[in-house]
Amino acid sequence: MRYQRPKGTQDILPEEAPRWRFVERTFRDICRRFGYSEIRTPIFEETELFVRSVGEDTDIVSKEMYTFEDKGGRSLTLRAEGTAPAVRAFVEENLQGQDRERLVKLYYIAPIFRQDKPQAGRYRQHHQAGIEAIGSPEPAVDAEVIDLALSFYRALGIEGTRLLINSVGCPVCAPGYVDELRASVADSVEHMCRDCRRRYDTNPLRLLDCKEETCRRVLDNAPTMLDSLCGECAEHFAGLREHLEALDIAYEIDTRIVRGLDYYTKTAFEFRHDALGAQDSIGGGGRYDGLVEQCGGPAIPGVGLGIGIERVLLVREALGLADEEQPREGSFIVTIGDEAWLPGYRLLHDLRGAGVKAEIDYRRRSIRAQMRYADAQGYLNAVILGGDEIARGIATVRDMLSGEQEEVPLEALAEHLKGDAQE
RNA sequence: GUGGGCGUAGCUCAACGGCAGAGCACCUGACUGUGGCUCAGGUGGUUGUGGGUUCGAGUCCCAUCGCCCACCCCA
Repeated sequence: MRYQRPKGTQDILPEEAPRWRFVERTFRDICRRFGYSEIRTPIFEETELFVRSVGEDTDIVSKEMYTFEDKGGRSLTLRAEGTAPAVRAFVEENLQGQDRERLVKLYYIAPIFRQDKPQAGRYRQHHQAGIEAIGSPEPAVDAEVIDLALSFYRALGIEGTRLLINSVGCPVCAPGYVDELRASVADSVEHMCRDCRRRYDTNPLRLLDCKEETCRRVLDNAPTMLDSLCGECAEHFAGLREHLEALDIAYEIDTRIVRGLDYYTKTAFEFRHDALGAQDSIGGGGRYDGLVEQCGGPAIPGVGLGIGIERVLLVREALGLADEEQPREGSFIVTIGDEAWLPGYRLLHDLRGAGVKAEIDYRRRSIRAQMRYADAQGYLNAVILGGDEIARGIATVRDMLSGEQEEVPLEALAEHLKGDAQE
């Protein structure tokens, strides 16, 4: 019986892992610069956490969660989203401490599981690099979160990222807007697509997202959330724009940006890149001022962001961005003949003990094959041990870049090769 | 979840219903103790899987799995 990986998952092979490490390392470095600390939460949570925070009527909760029951009869769900677990931990572990206005800044790199139909750039297990800034209502923090994302993209060499922003209001103004939206569409709803007729009842904000020509025409004349914001939300949105502009961050206002998670309030934003196909969102997030309280914590605001690592890698590939060059390093021990084998094997052990990357050919093939392998594997030196060398107590060290060779006494080798790496 | 396209060597791809091939990669040798360049030779396949039609199926039909594209949704 042959087995396949589950649909929509991928193996990250040795050849690709360096690209992942590069992206992860870059993200950690940016987070460090911005003062965010890492948090790692379990890969599964109580199902209720996602249901109540993300929202029962969202696609994520209603049809995409990997939910199972454990032997104790508890309903658990594989991490469907990054924010809720971080907020849960924030509340449960009281990360804020006594200072109720302290800003807590967290980041994570974690797998996310959604049982959606796979296509290019969409997987059932994908990975998000995310941040959460919990504790401040200031729009300057929203702008910082956006700035961090753009800094990250830039550090990866990704040009051409578009930033779309919107405000989805708050519990004060959003319900009024929903009523307004319903009212403006009411007369035309029977001419709209089937999805929209359903959305009209269940989640009218999603009407704004519809791409059907007839639906769009109806929505063109509909009021926008931005026109219906309450004073506080309007002020916050203006503050966001002001701070983005202070940083020279270009943005487009797109009143159709809604985000598929119910906890968002005020700011909603998304990063897109034209190098991708239909799945062109490479990151997104927004403010969630009611979520912490809803998760059993104090009534404090928060804002966060999630970036899809797979999508970022796809953009880098589409833009033809080269992989990081791996510098040559280490020593490959080339043994010739039986008398060199055990001394070579011992040398291998000693070099590793001295911190030098080293390998040997267990197949004991020809010197030619060993040299070819050493070259292909990116070794900086070939340490050649044959009858001559053994008799004289030395090794021939060949620099694989220059081709220059020198003879080094065996006992001095580890010291000699230590710290050797390509400039 | 709906609709369409595609699954052949490690990779990229050929093969009218009639002997499963090429390039790259890999291995060996030319170079008897030295990688890259060149040349010669070689290994490598249950044609995704299971059925069916046929004298004969990589090719046609059905099913199934996976990937890709679009919708939807999202990262």
